Amino acid sequence: MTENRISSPIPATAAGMCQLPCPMPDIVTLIGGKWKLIILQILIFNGTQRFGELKRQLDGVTQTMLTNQLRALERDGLVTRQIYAEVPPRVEYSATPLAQDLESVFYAMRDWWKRNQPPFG
Amino acid sequence: MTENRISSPIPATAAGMCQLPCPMPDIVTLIGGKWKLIILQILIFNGTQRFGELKRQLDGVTQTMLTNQLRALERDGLVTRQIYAEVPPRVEYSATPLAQDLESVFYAMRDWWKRNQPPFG
DNA sequence: TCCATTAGTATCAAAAACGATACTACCCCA
DNA sequence: TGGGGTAGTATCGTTTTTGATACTAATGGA
Repeated sequence: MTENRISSPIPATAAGMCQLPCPMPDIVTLIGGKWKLIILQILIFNGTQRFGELKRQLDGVTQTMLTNQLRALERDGLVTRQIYAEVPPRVEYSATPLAQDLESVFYAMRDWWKRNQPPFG
Repeated sequence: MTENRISSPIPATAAGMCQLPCPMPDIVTLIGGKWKLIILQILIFNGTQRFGELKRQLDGVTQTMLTNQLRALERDGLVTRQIYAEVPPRVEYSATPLAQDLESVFYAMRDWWKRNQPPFG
């Protein structure tokens, strides 16, 4: 089994001495960027997806970019990659428990959006 | 008073047809990037700050960068800018109610971090 | 007179993010 | 024989983000 806990080499952040909720720089490193949150949301709420399936839902992402982002997410323990020895090739991506645990963050964002975005609340 | 509600011109996102929590591309546009979440966290949890005060807490940000990010946040209704006609000049930045309302997102992130990051949980 | 202070702006450079295109391998199928 | 389908990689170029540096205005104080 893979070790899905966060192991940051740099504990202290710029806001280390005050009572702020959490080390944002570390979090931004993990899930920041244009695609990661979108990818994670799909994997968490729509379940396992294969590469092309994911790409079709991403609207504008290039193959290279999607590969890069998935590799980074895999490296950070947020996504697993399952290769099937088939032809044509089949690779499936899933959210790890660590990523699944981000569910409440997405719900908090959804609630914020619903409260403040009248046309779609 | 300013209108602090989100007014996105593009309602539909790539994941419009499924039951995903919220339109991540729009949210990433608002609070994505290297600095915005860090700035917002400070303003929300530590209160109003003047420019230099903020800069000192940011660790590595340049003056230009901080100005840009604050301008963007102001434009999107997440931050207000209060200028005092003094010498030397004094400008104070505050989180708007719209930004304050993001509090639960930060708490969700903190909880996630605490659950999954043993050395600091 | 000159320096310190604060919050900038303007400009240029570097780095990172992002995108387009072309290429591979494999097997099936017509 | 040649195309389709999948999941890539490799390369290059562009665009965006980020950083470094120098500059401004205004006033008080040494």
